[in-house]
Amino acid sequence: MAKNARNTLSPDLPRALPAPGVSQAPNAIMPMCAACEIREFTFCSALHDEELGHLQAIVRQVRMAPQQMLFQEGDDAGNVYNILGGILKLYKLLPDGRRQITGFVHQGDFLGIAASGIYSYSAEAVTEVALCRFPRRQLYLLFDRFPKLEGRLLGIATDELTAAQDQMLLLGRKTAAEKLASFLLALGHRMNGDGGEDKPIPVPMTRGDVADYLGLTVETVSRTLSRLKKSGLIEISEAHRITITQFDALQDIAEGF
Amino acid sequence: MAKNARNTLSPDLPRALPAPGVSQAPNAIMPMCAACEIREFTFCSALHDEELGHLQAIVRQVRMAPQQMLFQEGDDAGNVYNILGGILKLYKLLPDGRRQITGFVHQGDFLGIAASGIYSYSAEAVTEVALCRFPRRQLYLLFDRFPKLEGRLLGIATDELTAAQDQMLLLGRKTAAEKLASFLLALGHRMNGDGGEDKPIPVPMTRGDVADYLGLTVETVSRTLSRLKKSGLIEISEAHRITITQFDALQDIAEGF
DNA sequence: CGTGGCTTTGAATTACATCAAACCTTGTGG
DNA sequence: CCACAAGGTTTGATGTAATTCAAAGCCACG
Repeated sequence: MAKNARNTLSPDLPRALPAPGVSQAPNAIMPMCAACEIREFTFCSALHDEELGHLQAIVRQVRMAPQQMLFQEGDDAGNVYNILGGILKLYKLLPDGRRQITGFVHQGDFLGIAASGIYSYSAEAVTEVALCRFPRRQLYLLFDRFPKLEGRLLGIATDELTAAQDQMLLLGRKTAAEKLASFLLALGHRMNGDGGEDKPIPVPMTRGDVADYLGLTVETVSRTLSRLKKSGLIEISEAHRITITQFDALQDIAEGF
Repeated sequence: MAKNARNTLSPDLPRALPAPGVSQAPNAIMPMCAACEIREFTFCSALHDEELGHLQAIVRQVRMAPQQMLFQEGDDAGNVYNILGGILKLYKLLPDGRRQITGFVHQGDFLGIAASGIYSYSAEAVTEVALCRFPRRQLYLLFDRFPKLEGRLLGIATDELTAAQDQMLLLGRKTAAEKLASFLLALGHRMNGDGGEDKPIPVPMTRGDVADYLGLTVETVSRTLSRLKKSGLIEISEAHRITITQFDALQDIAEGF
């Protein structure tokens, strides 16, 4: 009955509207930064309303269908992005196809920062996605004039680094159950905000995606979720809709107690 | 005969000398930034010679013995550091003692950046260590005046993020042999520079440290190294001195071919 | 209504962990 | 200078969590 969430247009999708009456290429719309609902969550909030024109001048909005690639590992890193809505997965591959998803990015997240001029991972849409695209060189030119932009990006990078270290602990030292408990809690927090006990969590990614994020196989993910369900910690009404029914117990598992 | 590298004073240790004739607390020396040999590898190089006084005014040099803690996860993040010499390990713990080492930091590396005002990991000296300590608040005050500092830190954070993603791929998807091959190649590059075939790599950390870095056990690390040795890819003259004898073959393993 | 992809479950296998013990190195004190 | 204690390392035997192989069920879509 319920549709697969991956093919559902996310309700949180378009926030910055195109300027009315301006003809636009269908896939690259100029958004209205001043009206952007998520501005305060992004680096854009480093600029005041009256400075915003400098960002608006270089940004374009793009939309993606599920499974569409935004860029691939090895591509020239020409752009950086803010996610307006939807979810993308970032991943790296080994030559034989083994895949590690290094993160899922959500509304308000920043994406595409690259040490060299080359993306070090691939980015693919999980759901429908809308994002703001900034040409990297043009954005970096603004750093001289608005150093606060750089400061915001440093803050974002620092947060990501902390998250990456948590994920290393998870990948290197947690059991399958601990990994899934951690994942569900983090996803619940991201999708529903804090204190999301008993509110169903949309899980738009496939079991395979979850497996590749947690360093497991599809089967282990499925089995471990079934076991958590049988233990009464979670409910799985549909495969892509999971409810945490014992928040504290799940948290204890996630943290290794 | 040869001493354990862990207890050897690293030959690369002290670079920035204390001002002569100035009395100093034994454990907090004011270094001479202008004479610093590794300045160009650190964020300090964002400032010109004539601006360097602003850094010099807030920096203190500290030294550590092996196994000494620099800070612990959860401590108030009062300082950030540049490594002058020696090696530290950064790690996170689970309540039952399981440990994940998230990185080893070496000469020229930056350390202590924290999203909140709290360190999210612990830092402990592996060898003797010398570092420059900067009070975080005072350093951040300089950002307004010298935004280029922030730019350098962003670059550093970006590089670390890329490394963290590589490590996630390693932890989540590589086999024990692939993990150790990757580790040895990276360590060799760090200790000996590029093209270090046939030059012994000092491995100052214990097998336990390596295990906790790669998400393995001590025994698996030891066994896997023995196997690589028997296959003729590496030589282990002493436990803490390993030579890569077949660089290309090891690289193929490391990358999953 | 049939096809393809995703999910779940079961059975067999395996890479790595755990348990155990010997060995080696380094530092200590007699 | 030697004996020995304490860690660290290596190797062997055994156990197990997670993978692999296999197949059935489910759902969404053409």
